[in-house]
Amino acid sequence: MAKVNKTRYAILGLLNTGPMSGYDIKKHFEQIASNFWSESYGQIYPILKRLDTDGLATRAIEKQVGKPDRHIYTLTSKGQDELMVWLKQPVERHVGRHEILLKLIFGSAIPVTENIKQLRHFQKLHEDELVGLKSIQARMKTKDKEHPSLMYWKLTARFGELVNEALIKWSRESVSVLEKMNGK
Amino acid sequence: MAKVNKTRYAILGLLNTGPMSGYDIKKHFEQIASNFWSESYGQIYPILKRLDTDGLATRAIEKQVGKPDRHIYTLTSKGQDELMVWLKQPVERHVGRHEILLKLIFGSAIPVTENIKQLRHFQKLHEDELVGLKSIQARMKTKDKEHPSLMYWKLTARFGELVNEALIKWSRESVSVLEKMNGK
DNA sequence: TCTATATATATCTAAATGATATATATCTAA
DNA sequence: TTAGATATATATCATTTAGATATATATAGA
Repeated sequence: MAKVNKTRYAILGLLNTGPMSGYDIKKHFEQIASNFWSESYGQIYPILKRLDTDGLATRAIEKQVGKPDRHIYTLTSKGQDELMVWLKQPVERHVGRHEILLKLIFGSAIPVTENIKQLRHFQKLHEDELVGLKSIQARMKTKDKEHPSLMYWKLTARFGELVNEALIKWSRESVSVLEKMNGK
Repeated sequence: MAKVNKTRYAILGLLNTGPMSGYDIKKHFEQIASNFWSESYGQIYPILKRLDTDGLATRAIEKQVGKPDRHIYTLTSKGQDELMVWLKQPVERHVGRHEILLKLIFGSAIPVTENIKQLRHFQKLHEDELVGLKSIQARMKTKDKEHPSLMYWKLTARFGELVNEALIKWSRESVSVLEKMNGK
């Protein structure tokens, strides 16, 4: 399939929850999707302009004192329609680029102990990630208790939980395999 | 940390296993790393030229009849050194962009049944992936039995196995949660 | 007082993705 | 048999994504 600008839809999706600025959009993604999505200003600002000229959103300027003006974007019904079409489109297979595996597959070029070190570090990263997720899940049970999308938010957190658990398990297994190989 | 060209190291890693052409490099990645890495010619060919001018690889041209010449690249010891330095560098946290989660987090904009459909499709994708992995693992036990990197290859396959199992489990769970929500 | 953080828009480079161009050969199914 | 798909091989191009930096002001904390 042709190349699809996912950021465009990510932005439409957020605007569908209410009017906001590019800055707000970045903030929101950091809060609700930091474990599975990231957006950069380098994409957000040009796309917002594009949405305006394409009639998918309208722009209003909110003056502020001492701070730059806020450009508030509001989704139009045309924008809403485009979002819904995309939401229903089936996702495609996607190969994540896992740097740890790239290093490991060339692992025989360095001592086994170096690969073990690498794996332990990887394990730590995902243990930390899991801790972060638990606090997100805790916040959902209190602060976001009434949010209409709560159910969906929970599913995304559960995704992170299961994947990180799998990665931690894999790290442990791999370390033990390599230690055995190293005659330990 | 600054932006790092990972393809560059992916290529160094492959060249370390023996001299080859850009075409070979693509083929090799499809064979040994299709479940966790992908490379495009758009990156491979310019980088190979770069490796030559930087003294990390040397180029030899192999004439062929009826087919284009093969440009065979051979890693230099300088290239080997750079590879090993990178292999020992700890990996960084990386947020994979999971489109299924992006769609799901905005899921309340469409009927629950549409989200269920989406999840079932996602589950199927990963069930298929798991089947593909099994056959890779089978090949390792026969054809690649003597390969010096076999142990590392097995670890990458096991990674795919555990992650895909987690994703399938998550899909099932999520479908059942949404079906309950839908009063079914 | 200096530093870090927050507010806000904007741009730039570099890297990754996916498609296409070019040219020949072979294999396969209608 | 012939049209279409696949394989060999290099190469480039347009988009998309990532990450850093520029600019300017305000505030909170060490």
